[in-house]
Amino acid sequence: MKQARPDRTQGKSFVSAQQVADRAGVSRSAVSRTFTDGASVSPTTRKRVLEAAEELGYHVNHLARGLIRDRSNIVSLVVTDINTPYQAAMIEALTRRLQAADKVAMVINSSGQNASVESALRQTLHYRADATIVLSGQPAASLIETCLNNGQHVILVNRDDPVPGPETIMVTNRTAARQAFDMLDRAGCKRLAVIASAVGSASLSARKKAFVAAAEAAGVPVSVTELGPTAYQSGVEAARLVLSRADRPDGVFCVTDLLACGFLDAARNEFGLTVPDELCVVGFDDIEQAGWSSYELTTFRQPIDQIADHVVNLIDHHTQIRQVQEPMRFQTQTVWRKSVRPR
Amino acid sequence: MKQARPDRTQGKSFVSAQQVADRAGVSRSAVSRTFTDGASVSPTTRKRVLEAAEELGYHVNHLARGLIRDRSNIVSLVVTDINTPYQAAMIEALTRRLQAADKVAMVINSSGQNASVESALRQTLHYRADATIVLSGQPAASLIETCLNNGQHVILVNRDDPVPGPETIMVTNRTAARQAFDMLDRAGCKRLAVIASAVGSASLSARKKAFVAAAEAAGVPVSVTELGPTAYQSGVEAARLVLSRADRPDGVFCVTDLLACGFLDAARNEFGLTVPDELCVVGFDDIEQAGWSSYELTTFRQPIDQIADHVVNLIDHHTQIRQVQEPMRFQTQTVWRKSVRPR
DNA sequence: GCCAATTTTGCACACCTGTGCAATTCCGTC
DNA sequence: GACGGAATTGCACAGGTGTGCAAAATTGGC
Repeated sequence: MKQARPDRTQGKSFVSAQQVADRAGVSRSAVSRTFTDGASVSPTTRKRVLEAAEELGYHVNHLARGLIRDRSNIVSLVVTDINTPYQAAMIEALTRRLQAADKVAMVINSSGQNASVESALRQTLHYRADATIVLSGQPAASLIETCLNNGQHVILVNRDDPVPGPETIMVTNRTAARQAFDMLDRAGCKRLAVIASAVGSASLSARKKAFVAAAEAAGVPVSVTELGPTAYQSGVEAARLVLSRADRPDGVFCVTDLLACGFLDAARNEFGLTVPDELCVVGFDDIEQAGWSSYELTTFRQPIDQIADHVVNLIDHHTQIRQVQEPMRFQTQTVWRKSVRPR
Repeated sequence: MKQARPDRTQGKSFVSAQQVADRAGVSRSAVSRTFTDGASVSPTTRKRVLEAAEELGYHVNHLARGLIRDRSNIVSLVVTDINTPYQAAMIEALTRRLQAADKVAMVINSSGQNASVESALRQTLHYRADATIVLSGQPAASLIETCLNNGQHVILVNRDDPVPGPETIMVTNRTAARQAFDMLDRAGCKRLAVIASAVGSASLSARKKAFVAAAEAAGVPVSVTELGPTAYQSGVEAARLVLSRADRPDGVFCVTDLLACGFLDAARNEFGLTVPDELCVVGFDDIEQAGWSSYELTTFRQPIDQIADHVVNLIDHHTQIRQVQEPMRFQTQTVWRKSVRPR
């Protein structure tokens, strides 16, 4: 059934709708309508067109289609630290759903120099993306403002910019952080510590603050450590710093699982501590590694699937309003494993 | 300096070059040439155009540009298991370099149903991508054939399809696998095992076969275990299976670090074995977790940066030849850590 | 100031598609 | 077979850009 296509070794360009029309003996409009949902074509011509298209290897040029319609069906994902388990999982969930909705994801790596980020983000506008999804705290708010000014539909995930326009999706950071305190408190921890990072986003900052507030309200001493990027190595270094103190903590809340993994490894392998007997650790995100048997980390799961579902829903049903919107908040799910003593 | 743009709340479409031309008092061609590299514009008009563009918030429409030129500056990355450390690192490296080359990455998630993969892969053709980079063994060869038939520039990474057309990039799998045997042999291991997966790609298969061949050539007994996908959990299950045997192996080669992490965890936490004294383990890829202090995995690093560099080079200098091409092979780098006894 | 050589500019066409509108065809009914 | 209504089809325009070509403007030299 599969027919060899006329070879394109001559550098001949792609097949156009006109060529299909000629071959099928119909007008170009008929070809266009055949590939347009809800357009009126008789079954006869539709069949002829499809056959001709198959023989010639025709594919609708989405560049031209996007030019005519207002929507390009491209969605930009702006993300830093792609090779971080949490972000990678987010990209996986989003690309899968976008494809199911006949859209396609354009990934913009916003790590690195701010200048290159800006030029990359401009691609969002260049390609007339249907929406821009910002997954990380990295790109400056001014760049987002640029997108908004150009009528871009911007969706912020786990950010907290009080600018008018973008829709915002968050997680119940404060509730979870308070619960983290409760868990450690009930486990009998007397000296608490929270491990964050130097470049943390608003989301991480909210977790940190809520934990500290809860501890102080309960009169439990708590120390705050923030160094390096939000990465495994930062957790290791934080552990070295914090655990070598005379009054080292016996309960630790790491605002990210990645930090928690580093902290746990250093605590066990460098300080010889046993978890959860001598030290309790709580993480955040529930990345895959948190479930690995070397960690068995008690943590809070971000409902990535729900978030991704909601994001693509937002893209479809979009009404342009430029006012500060109340963020949509998803509840985290507590995942009890073995890094905290059961009550 | 930054000027507020005329508000677009009326749903007004994007700014076009014509509007910029009107405002700058020049022809539309002048605007087009201003934003085209190597075009002839006088400094005076260039300046006027840039000012008008800034004021109006003009952005070249890459859909229209791609329509005129043959190249859309979009590069498709076809990848399964995005939230796997190795693939995520690859995406990070590629997106970074593509952006530096003024291109943009379109990520196509080829996990899941084959039908949806096919429709997603079609996007590559719809958007007239400059090239398609296939990062995983998942999509069927027939889909790649479709891309090739449509004149797509296809680059295969760590695949081994003997079809004419695509350029192929590989890693010295066999050399590394043989070296893995040498490492275990010199460490004094007497009973070897290789852990692969049921859905392995050609690359993984090559590692497995080369290791087995080396072992058999040296007269050392070796068992092969292949179950489940290429994931942590498969490593755990393989360990449960293999280590509960009476003559359990004392030297194991996992064709992937992810498998090795699972194997190590199960070996230590479920069987109480000490590494590397009672068991030596070698992995492949050098994912980030291999360096975490719970694993300290001896492994082979894939030169991801070099591969990514080479890929974008291939995209730029592309001569269309439809013949089977010798794969470009990159050498892995041996990373000695602590999961194998030093000689 | 004049002329030739070079640079710059504008016009018009091309790229490929979607769609409103009017003309045509089709179908069922009398 | 005629006729009314519905479905289908083709025409022509629009969408935003790049670029060859000829006209215009600029530059340099004398």
